[in-house]
Parts: sequence; structure tokens; C-alpha cells
Amino acid sequence: MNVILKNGESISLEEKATVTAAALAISEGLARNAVCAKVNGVLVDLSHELCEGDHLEIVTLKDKEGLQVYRHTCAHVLAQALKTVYPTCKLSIGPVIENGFYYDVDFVTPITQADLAKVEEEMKKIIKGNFAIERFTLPKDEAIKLMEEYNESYKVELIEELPEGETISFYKQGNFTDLCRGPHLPSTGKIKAFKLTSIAGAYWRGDEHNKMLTRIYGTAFAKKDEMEAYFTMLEEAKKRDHTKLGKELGLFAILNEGKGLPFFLPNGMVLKNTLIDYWRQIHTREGYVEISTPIMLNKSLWETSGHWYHYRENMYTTKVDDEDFAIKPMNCPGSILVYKNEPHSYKDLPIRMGELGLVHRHEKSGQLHGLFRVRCFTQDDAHIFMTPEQIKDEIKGVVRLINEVYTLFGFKYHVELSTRPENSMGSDEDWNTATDALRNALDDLGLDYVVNEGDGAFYGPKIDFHLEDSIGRTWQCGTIQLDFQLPQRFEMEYIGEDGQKHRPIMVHRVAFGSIERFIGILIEHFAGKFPVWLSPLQVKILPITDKQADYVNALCEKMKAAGIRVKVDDRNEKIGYKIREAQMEKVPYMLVVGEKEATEGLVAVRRRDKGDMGAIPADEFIATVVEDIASKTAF
RNA sequence: GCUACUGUGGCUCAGUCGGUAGAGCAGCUGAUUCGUAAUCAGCAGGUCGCCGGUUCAAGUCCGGCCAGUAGCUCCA
Repeated sequence: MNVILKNGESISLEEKATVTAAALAISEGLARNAVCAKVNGVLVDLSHELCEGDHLEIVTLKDKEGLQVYRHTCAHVLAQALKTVYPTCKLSIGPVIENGFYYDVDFVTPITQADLAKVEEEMKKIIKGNFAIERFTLPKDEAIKLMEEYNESYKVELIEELPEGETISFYKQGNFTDLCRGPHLPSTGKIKAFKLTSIAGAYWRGDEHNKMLTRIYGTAFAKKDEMEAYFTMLEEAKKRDHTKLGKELGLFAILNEGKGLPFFLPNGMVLKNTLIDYWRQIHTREGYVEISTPIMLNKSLWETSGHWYHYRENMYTTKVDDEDFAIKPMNCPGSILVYKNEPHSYKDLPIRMGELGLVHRHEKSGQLHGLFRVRCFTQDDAHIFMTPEQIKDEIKGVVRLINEVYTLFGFKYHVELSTRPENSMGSDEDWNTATDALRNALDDLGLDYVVNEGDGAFYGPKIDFHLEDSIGRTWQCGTIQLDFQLPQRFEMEYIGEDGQKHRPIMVHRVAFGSIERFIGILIEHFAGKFPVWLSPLQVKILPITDKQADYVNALCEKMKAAGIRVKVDDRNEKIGYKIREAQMEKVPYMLVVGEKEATEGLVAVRRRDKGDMGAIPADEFIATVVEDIASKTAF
């Protein structure tokens, strides 16, 4: 019989040849590295029997799917080890995740991090035992019987939900059998590098009303050095932790007096204000106007907007003179009131109305984290009110602006389009129109995007921007949300060319997302070494002795006049001490000034990452820094 | 909110089997005026997250609360 390979060629094999046999027929090396295969697009085991005309693609550990299968087998080895060490535990699910795998298990007595070593030892034994992993299938009733025999009630529950008549596959390795779709490695001995990393609680089926199981996380790589590299990356991420750097660099603090409510310290405030200055500059250029609305407005407003019904549990409320008020969790209703404050002609549109709005949301305590998840934050919000014809161009303008912002900081990003969720308001027709408008704008710009079905806001579909930082982690920041609902609820209008009243379309959009979160991301992205234009302190002057005091003070004043953030360290300390401290503060430029420089009008420049750069005339240095700031260059 | 873990001077951490706290850095004082990541000496600083319990005795053991961390769930 013949099977067709990835490159279109076909090879001839004996009837019922397995994937392994096929791999061997192609090359011995491929057979050795084969993990599983894709037959007609479906992943199968190496022991799978091929049929005439099958399209065959051998999968190795170099393929994403190959590594996933490898990790999935690790999860099974973990499960087998757990059943050996803790025979009374019950298994639930054990999938592959990014960088590893986990298994959710119900223990009679909870285990701790310290117990993982024992489990790892057992896993090593299983790997060394090199048990063959064999697939078999059972009809539903027998599958249930088998799992009942093993007392695996979670597995029984999973099987019961499968459609009648479905054959159910199991994988057996040694004395251990697990319900699984597969595929798997041919034997446990193929695993070369794995580690159990952590333990956490996780709800059965991800539902907080269900029992909490113990989730054991692990990671696995094809080679030991790849795993080492992964742990090195994690170490690097730890060093960049914005909560740690935020403290060390005096940027922000979150105190017991208000959890999730960040305080900006002087250095962090410089960062925040610099970002805001930049934001104002580009938005003014793009034809935005800026407004500011109260952080607290009365209940009837939030009833009109729908927040009172759809967002109530996240809102802080209070009573003023017996009237209910809510602290705003979003800025849009305020912006709408500004729009409605006067009548509008079609000639006014589009109106691009920006607001750096401070919003408060009562997030659950367990999800607060540094600046990434807080209870009060500043959105770099803007609402665009427009005619239906303007939608596409306006969306495109916003996408371009967000691209400009992310590019400046050196972020790569990808785009996601989210569609109608379950708990939403409005007609299907409106949703379809809105979703199509976003889709068309993205298609027009030729941007790649993924679609998240059912992940939109309750008032409309949205485009999300997920940016990637310097060590490859992704963050959701920018979002563009189209809204047909609020204009209706607030009965917004404009007078059209025809003299009739029309309803404007509204877009909500942010570029940074939340300035707080964005600052957190910037801290980690730059590891605290901000580019000159963002650095809280740009230049630190370090005189060798107090004989240089006059020269150094005059120099400092001159730099301040040039718009540079500069300080003199005139303490009675050795130069090495001053440099060490400035390095730890991550100041981009240090100027060492001794006798020689003071008499000749020079500065000895030391750069944060490059060390001693030699002496140059002071004026030349000032010009360089001014240029760094103006051009917002990366250093 | 849920599960697990953690909480000792401003910061980083030590404190054994329960016997009423220890270091380095930072700070202050003094000396030193020095050339590219820590000059020396002295001083001061803590009701061990909070509340309660066990005990002759609690930083240490137990319970509750508060806060943080890793996840779950949710989200900018």
C-alpha cells in the first residue's frame, strides 16, 4: 500500500504497517526521533496502523506537538508515581500547558511542596523502568466499569459525559492505566528532563463552586540543557519582578492601609508623568480633545449605563444626602454626559474624547498583584463618537496609534478579536454589525489576529492587543471596544446631513490600558533600566572631592536648565562607593568629576551598561543627553 | 473569594529541642578629601504582622484575624 508524506511524495509499505515502520522506511534517524505522527491531520501513536492513501507526517520533539505529547506522557508518569506513593488519591485531569504539564488530584490528606521530592524519585524509577505505553479501547459501559474498579470517580464522571457509542481509549504503562485520548510516547524511558515545579489549589473543572483539588505542576524538556535554560529564564524574570524593583527604586508602594491601592513615590511619579506627557503629545497630534469627569456619580447614571446591573459587585458605592452614588469603575458614562452636554452636527464627527480617568474596581483580594492587578488605576481612556461610515477609518487610526506606542517601547504584539459573551445586552443584529466592523478594519490593515469566541464585553465586541516583553511574556494592554449599546441607552444623537436625528456609534479604547499596569510591565521589560527619557534620574554627578563643589554645582544648574533630571552626590564618600550606589539606582549616566575635569570644563562619562566612556567637554555631553530625551532613544 | 505557603528593626536575612532577640546594609556621630561597583571607628534602632489560647516560661506550639506569594476563578 502507499501513504503520502508531507512533501507530497508517497512511499510504499506493507499492509497495516505501523507509523514506526513508515518512519523506519524514510530514515533510521527519523524513526529514532519520532514521538508520534499526524495521520490525515490527526495525532496518533507510533503504533498506529496506517491505511492505503493516508497522509502521514512524522512528529518529533522538534515539533510543537511532539513536545506536547512528551509532556503529556510526563503527566501520566506523574499520575502513576502518585498512585504508587499515595494509593488512595483520585486522579482527575492531567493536561499539557505552556512549558509543562500538570495533574489535578484529590488527596485524602493534603500533600505539600516538600512531598514533591518523593514523587519525583518515584517518577525517575518509572522512567528508568522504561515501561511500554500501550493503547487500548473500551466501549463506554466497560470503560466506566474499569474506572469504578480503580475507584476513580472523577474519571467515571468524565466518561459519563462522553456521547453514547463512543469508543473510549486508555493508556497502560506497567500496572497503571489512565483514561486518555492520547497519543503518547512509546515508552516511559523516552523522558530525559523533567521537574515538578509547584503545587497549587485548582477547582474541579475550573468552577469555583466545585471541590478544590491539588494541582501539581511540572515542566519537561527534550534535553537537560533546554530545561536549564528555562529555569535561567525564570530566575531572570524573578530579578525583574516589578514589586521588588518598585521597592528598590522607590517607584511605588502598596501599603496595608489600602490593599490593591498603589501609592506613587517621587521616582514613580516622574515615570507616570513622563508617560502622560507623551500620551498627551501624540493624542493632541491625532486630533483628540481631553476631558476630566468626576470619579463619583449618582446611581441613576449607572442604571442608565447598565453598570448597576452588570457590574455591581465590582463597584464601590456610597450614599450622599440619602442618594446612592457609585465610584466610577469605567469612564464611559462620564464621557457620554460630556457629549450630551450640547447638540452635535454630523460635521462635528468624529469626536475623539480622551480622559486619563481614575477608576476603582473591587477586584477579589486573591487576584491582586503589584501594579498588574490593583483596585484603583488610571486608564488612558478615549471615546470616539462617530457616524457608521467613519467606523473603519477610526478603528484603523486607533490601531496605528497603538502600534506606534508599543513600537516605541520595543514591544512586539499580537491582536485578538473577541465576540459576544453570554451575559450581554443588545440584539444579534447590532452585535453582528459591530463585530464585522472590527473584523473589516483588521482585514483592511492586513493584520493577523485570532478570534476569541464569547470573550467580548457585555456591551460590544472588542479588539485586544497582547504585547510581548523582553523575555517573551505576553500582557493584555490596549483594547478597542465597539459599542452600539451605550449610545442607545443614553439616547445619544447627532443631526445628519438630512436634518434628521441619528445615533452615533461609540468606540472605547485604551493604548496603555492602565497606566499602573503599563508601568509594571515597563519595569519588568527594562529590568528597571529605563531609557533616558523615562529615567526618574537621568544624570548623577559624582565629584571626587569637595574641591570640585563649585564646578559641579554650576554644571548641575546648567543641566537642569536644559531640562535634564540631574543630581549631585556631594557626600564625603569614595568614588567607588558613589558609583556603586548610582549603578544600583540604575541611573543611565554617571559623571565622574575630579581636578582634571573641573579645570578643563570636562566630564568623565560613565554609562550604566558600558562603564567608563572617557572624558568629553561638558557642553557636548549635555547636547547628547538632550538629544537622547528628545528622540526617546532606547538607551 | 478558594487552596497551599510565608510574615523577625527602613532593607536583606539568622534565631536549634519553647528558657523574655542577632548580623550585614541603610541611618546618625566622628575621623578620612580619596579617580570608576562598598574607607574606618563608634552610636542608635525591634511589644518578632495583630488578637486570643496552652505553659512556670511563646519569635518558636494551638486557634482566629490581617497582609503578602504561587496557583484557581476573574480581568485593564
